[in-house]
Amino acid sequence: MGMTRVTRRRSRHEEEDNDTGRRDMRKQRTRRALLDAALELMQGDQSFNSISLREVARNAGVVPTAFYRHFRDMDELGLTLVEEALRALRQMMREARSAPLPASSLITRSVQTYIGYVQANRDYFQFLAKERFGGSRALRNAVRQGTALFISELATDLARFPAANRLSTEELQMISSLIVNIMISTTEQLLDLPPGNDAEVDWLQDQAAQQMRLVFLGSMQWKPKSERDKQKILAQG
Amino acid sequence: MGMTRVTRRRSRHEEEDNDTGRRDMRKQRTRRALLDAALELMQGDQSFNSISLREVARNAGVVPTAFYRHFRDMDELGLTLVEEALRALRQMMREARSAPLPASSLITRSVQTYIGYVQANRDYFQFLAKERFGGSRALRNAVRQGTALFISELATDLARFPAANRLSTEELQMISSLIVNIMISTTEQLLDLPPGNDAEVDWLQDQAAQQMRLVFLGSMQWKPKSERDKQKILAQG
DNA sequence: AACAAAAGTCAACAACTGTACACAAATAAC
DNA sequence: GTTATTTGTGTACAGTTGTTGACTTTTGTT
Repeated sequence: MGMTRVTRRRSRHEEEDNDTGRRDMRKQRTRRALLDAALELMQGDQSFNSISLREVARNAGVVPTAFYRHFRDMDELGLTLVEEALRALRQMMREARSAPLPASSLITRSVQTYIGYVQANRDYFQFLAKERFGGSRALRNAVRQGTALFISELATDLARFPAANRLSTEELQMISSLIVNIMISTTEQLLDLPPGNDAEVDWLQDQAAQQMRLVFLGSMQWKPKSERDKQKILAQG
Repeated sequence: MGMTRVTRRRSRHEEEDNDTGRRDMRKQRTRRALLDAALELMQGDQSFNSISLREVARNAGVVPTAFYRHFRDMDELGLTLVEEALRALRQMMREARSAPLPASSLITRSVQTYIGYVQANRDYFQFLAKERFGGSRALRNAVRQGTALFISELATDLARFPAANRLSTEELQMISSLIVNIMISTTEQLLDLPPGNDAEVDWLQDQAAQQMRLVFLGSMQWKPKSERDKQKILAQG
């Protein structure tokens, strides 16, 4: 026993953290390879539940049975992908929030950065767009829950504008869901474009910005439910 | 030769049209069975390209090889389904257009009838929603082309309102695409609901109507590009 | 150095897939 | 009534799928 203690190497907890075990590194590497392989396979015409476990493994340069060392089945891999995609999206929003707001052309700039982000993470968004309605109930719920959260966050952001004081929480929610609709639709159209078509992208950008401006104008004119009720009471009295 | 002419039965063109040959009837019947089988299979978690030819045949109560008597392959069946679904949708719009417009609560009523129509043709819309982004490029294009046409028709409808005179064709197009967005999003949420949930359906109806009202308000306030240009010119002069 | 665990490979299986071909029955054409 | 065409059946085949279990090799632990 004493001998073994002398010759034994430092255990994981004793050494500095930066040394990620060579084993874990390897594992993480092929895990990533599997995820990326699935994403890549979905760039074509296939939907998630039409790609096979073997296909993924093959595309990741690994034997089919190795798949099980990382995921129980394809559903688990799918959920991981949804999680990753939504996490990335939330991070983008956080960054956008912390950035200095250019109050002048706020809408145009926001749309611009969002579209840039979609283009930079094309494969993730492609996956999300497809599974938003195509996938199993589990995946679908995950995506839907994510966008619901997205809408709520946008609503609290909107609530910070002084002009939004007149509006109730429900009305803000309804407006931000409308805005998210515009973003989703724009994303889908964007993803259907061949990757280098800048002219069409500019057009999409313009279209989205215009639609949001229109929503903004509508919001300013909106008669909150409370005021309408007040009018009713006056009319009756 | 003379003999044959005496005994031969009336050819197809000589007799009245209502007598559909018993063979054609049979053929149309199993053809329909195949289409319906595919639609039914997609009610679950499956997407179109994850259901197999054999599955469809089995579900239609027919042997796999009989499939080929009606469709070259699954893609052809899929295109047929898209065609049927879009045709049904266009017909609904035509009917809605010819019906007397209740100018009072136009938006609420329109949303109501549309939602009723979706509920009545649940399987078709489920199919459309899934293939709108999930399917092969061919199916996707067919669906997208259909909705584009839908948007254009709505735009010409909107142009009939006197208040739309100020707006250019492009602006009308942009507005109607926004409205169609709302309809699509509402449809998707509706399809994700269990079929008997009336309370949630009412909520969806309200939400959609509110969003359209907001778009309407925004449109009234919209400064057409032409007017904005005029202002620019005045400022420069 | 000895041992345990983990990550990946290999071979095998039963089930399912799309499609080809020869055939049976029904129906239309003459 | 005879003949052709059409619609659907049965069998077969080669390829792919998900999953098991026993194996090698690399790595961490004592």
